[in-house]
Amino acid sequence: MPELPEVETIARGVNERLRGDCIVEVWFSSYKEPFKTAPAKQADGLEGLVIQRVRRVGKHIVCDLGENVDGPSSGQWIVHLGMSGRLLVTTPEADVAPHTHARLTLASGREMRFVDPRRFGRLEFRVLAKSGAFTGPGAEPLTITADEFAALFRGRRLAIKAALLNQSLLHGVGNIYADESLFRAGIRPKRMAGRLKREELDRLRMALQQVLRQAIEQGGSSVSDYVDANGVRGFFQLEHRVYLRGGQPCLVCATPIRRIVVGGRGTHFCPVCQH
DNA sequence: CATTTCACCTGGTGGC
DNA sequence: TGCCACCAGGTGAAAT
Repeated sequence: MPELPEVETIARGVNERLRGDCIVEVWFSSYKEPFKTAPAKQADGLEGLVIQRVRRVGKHIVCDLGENVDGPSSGQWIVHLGMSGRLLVTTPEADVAPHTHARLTLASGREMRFVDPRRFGRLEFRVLAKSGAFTGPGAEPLTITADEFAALFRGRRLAIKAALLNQSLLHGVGNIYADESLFRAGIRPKRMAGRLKREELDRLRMALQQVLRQAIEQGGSSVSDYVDANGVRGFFQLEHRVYLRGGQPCLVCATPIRRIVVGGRGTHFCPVCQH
């Protein structure tokens, strides 16, 4: 479910509700998939620490942890939601959804739960002294400069859509916002990244930042089942102009939106508005 | 090295 | 109703 705007919305929600709370007990499911760090190690690391801040890095939710809210951090809990992951703040009495893989009991009496039917998500505990702070694989789309953005694609022979999805270049962009930003910039998804003119790359960066900011304002896109930390759906899906609109008329020129596959992902574009 | 393809999972939808 | 093919917000390993 989650790309940058959805992850940002969830991280903000969890931060607002759980900043300063202490993790007193941790439960993990017996599935092995979600654990980048062994469950027992994660539980050892997490129990007793205070949540200082919850923030987004790329598509990762990073919880900074320490002895006190304001003191130095000693560890980080890093949640990647994969395709179907949810991170929820609940009461302990709330029904436990199927595919719940983690439950963190907090001193305030609430719980943070990780639910992930497809099990593509990942949970990791980092000891700061050992691994250093998590910075993510690539550049941040919302703060990257025009020069840095242009440099990412120089000499690259892959499709611009595939390049946008490459997290080690830019992190946080996924299938929805790649298609939506390319439409808004008027660029075809299969264009070779390294052949785009500087003016086109400038347009793409502006379109991408605008669409991401607007999506964050609207709480992200709920295509099927995405909800934020409070269980509330986003509504940026109402603003989608091409994503999952194959065969439907372009909202600008009424030409049917085309669906193709680029880099193994469903890709949607207008053959008239995009060049 | 850069790029492409596919496996990893469950669940929903639509055709027959 | 059942069965099947296909699709879905992502990534990383393997192949090219």
